[in-house]
Amino acid sequence: MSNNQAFSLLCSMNTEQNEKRISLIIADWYEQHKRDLPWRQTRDPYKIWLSEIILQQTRVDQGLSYYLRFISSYPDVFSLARAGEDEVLKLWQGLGYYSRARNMYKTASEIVSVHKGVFPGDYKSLLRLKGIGPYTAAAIASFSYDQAYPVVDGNVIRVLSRIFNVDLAIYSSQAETLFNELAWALLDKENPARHNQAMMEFGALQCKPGQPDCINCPLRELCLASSLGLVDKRPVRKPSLIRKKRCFNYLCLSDGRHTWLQQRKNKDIWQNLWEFPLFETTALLEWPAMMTTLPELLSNRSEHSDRTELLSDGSESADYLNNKASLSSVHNFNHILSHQHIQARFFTVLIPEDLKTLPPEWTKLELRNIDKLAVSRLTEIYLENHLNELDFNSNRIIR
DNA sequence: AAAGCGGGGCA
DNA sequence: TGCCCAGCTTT
Repeated sequence: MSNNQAFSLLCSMNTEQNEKRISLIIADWYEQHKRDLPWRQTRDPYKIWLSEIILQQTRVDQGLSYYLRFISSYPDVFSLARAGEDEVLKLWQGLGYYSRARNMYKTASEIVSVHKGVFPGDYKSLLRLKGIGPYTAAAIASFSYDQAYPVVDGNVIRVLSRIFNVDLAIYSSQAETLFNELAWALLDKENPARHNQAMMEFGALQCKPGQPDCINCPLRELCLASSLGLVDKRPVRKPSLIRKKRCFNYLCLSDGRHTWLQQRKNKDIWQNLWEFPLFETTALLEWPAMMTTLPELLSNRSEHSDRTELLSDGSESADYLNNKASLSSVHNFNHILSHQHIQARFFTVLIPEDLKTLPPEWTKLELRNIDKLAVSRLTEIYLENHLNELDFNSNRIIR
């Protein structure tokens, strides 16, 4: 059995009979084993959509509390659209893949302004919305509108690749085509909603990635990979990508009552989230180097008049800061993303209240309002442990 | 077609 | 540690 002979095999066997058998077995299994999840209690396309966006590349266990909070804060698409992107990002904080939140907000606005608050009922129209791809469009179309489209997500791919022993590397375009064909072949067009839920639940609970429960599997005898002893070789993954190493040096300033933050605007991780002024370097900086780099940083910013007169000379500003500012603490963190390894160093620096030479793009913020802004998990962890060091009163000065 | 995009749980 | 998760967008 090689490559995409799986589909031809499926067709050459007693085809329709077999397809129906498989999906019926999975549907039966589903009725016995399904979890009670809140988005299964509704057909409201808004709630279905919200749950699907949250669950993209995210485990149910991780997304569940976010779903409940979002539904509670924004019970309908109008309330979500009325919120600002900043507010949505704040509620999304910690969930990752923040483009989902930005796209979700954009789509909510569009649903209200273009579609009068009603989600489109057909697959093609759903597909045109930001953040909705083939999977999510099929999910909404089937769960909310009973349209016969099969969902093809990580769970379904795993289930199909094992039943039909597909040895194509998943996420190749060939494999994508094959998995779509197989998913269409199995689809129960009489009950696409239950079928899709069943396929995913079966993948999540029975046909698991790590230790699939083949002993008790109702498809044991129909499963090609199981018959061939290849379950643990399916699906065939692509080689994992290399993690890029980056060094982030953060300058955490405080005058006792305020701090200064920037919003990330580049096409990079954490777009539109807030963070302390950042120096990215090839190796982490020590404090003296960080200090001497500051004037460079300050002079590189725009030629703002009220600053250049005070900072006409770089070394002068270094001295200025050196005299006025005091390093309070240094904290290091390793932060792992799926595609990056970030070494982060936070310099906590206390400055006098009358320091007026900071770059204008550093937004001054009262310390007590710092939890109003959306920050990365990395910055959140720093704040959880060391926010108190930004306060003069609860602080000892090291230097 | 391939790269880029988070964070957490688990063996 | 490496793998993988109810994927999509951009290049």
